[in-house]
Amino acid sequence: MTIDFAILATLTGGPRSGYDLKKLFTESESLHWSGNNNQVYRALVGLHGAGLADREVLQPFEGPGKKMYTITDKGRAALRDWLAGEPELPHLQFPILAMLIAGDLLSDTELDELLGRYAHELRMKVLGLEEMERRGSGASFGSARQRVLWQAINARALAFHRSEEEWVRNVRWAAARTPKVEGKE
Amino acid sequence: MTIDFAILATLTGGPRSGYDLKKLFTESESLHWSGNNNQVYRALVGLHGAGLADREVLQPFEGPGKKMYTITDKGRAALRDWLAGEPELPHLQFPILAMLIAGDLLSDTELDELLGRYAHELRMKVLGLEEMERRGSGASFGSARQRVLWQAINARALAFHRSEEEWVRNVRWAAARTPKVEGKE
DNA sequence: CGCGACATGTAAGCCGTTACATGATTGC
DNA sequence: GCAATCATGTAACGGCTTACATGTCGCG
Repeated sequence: MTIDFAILATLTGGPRSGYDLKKLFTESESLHWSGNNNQVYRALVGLHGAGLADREVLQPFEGPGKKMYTITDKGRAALRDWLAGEPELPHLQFPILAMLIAGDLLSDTELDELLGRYAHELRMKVLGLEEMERRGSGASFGSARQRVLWQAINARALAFHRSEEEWVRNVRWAAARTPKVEGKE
Repeated sequence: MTIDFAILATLTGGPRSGYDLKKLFTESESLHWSGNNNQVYRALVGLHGAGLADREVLQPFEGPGKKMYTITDKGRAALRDWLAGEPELPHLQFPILAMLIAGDLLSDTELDELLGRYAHELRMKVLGLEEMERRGSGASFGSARQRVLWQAINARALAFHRSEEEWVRNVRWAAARTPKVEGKE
């Protein structure tokens, strides 16, 4: 997936500046891009060049003005095409699984500590996501149905991390039941 | 995460060729790399250069020989350091969520069809993963505990896709309950 | 004899990240 | 006056993917 469609999709909710978009992608766990402004600004130049987004410059006295981007009809058409195609399956990466491949390098205690550290990081993440959910960053534009969709989007990351927590619990339990060194349980 | 550690981790299970590693990463859903040999062969050159892996060339009469890589003590030490550090949280990307941002571009029927196509792709994926599980590609080296870990690794992708299926069902239900156009339920 | 699996590599390019660079506005 | 947030950009790098390129081996 390119960031281009994610930007166009956001622009359907109204005009946005590069900064707005960057913030959205940085803060939304479910939308995943890291603190990356470069990509957003570059993409906006591209979208504008391709006629998919209009740019309106709010010129102050001097210096580079704030730029608001609006989706064009051509952009909407491109989006529609994208939405009419096959939706991509999620892309996943679980570095912890690569670590577990080498599990035999670790003693029972070391393995449990590794999984414990992982569980702790997950806990921190979940707490952060719950806090965000409580503050309700629910973008409330569009139809009632759209607000339902936003809720589903924002809820996805939290649900995922909770399921990952459960997975870790199960692995720790299973590993403890089958220790590498007998009698050290 | 670099692919380097994933390779080193795999090498703890015994010598492997570049092809073996490529196959593992291609086939294992949980380990995520696509059909990418370039990266594996490049990484192996790097690991060998850094003294983290030994290379043994099985020279045939002529042409490029098959190369088996073995992890060195230095490589094991590097792996250990990695395992002693903070495990990375999973990286996620849900293109479908970016699509849903632009949900208001679609009619109730179109939205449901989009989610239906997504559900169908997920179903296919789950069936494939279940088939793989049945054929039990469980690499059975190492301790009994290690086999438990392999099971956990292989099960992760399947569990995830099933939870994604459930998420789609919920979203479809919620969207149907809050139609964009009243009376079209 | 052809096909699929085995086996190793190269070239080019995109996508994304980190770090760097600058400046205005707002609130404490 | 200082810090945080708003706001836009550039440079360099690394990782990953796609496509290309070549050749062997075993099986039906």
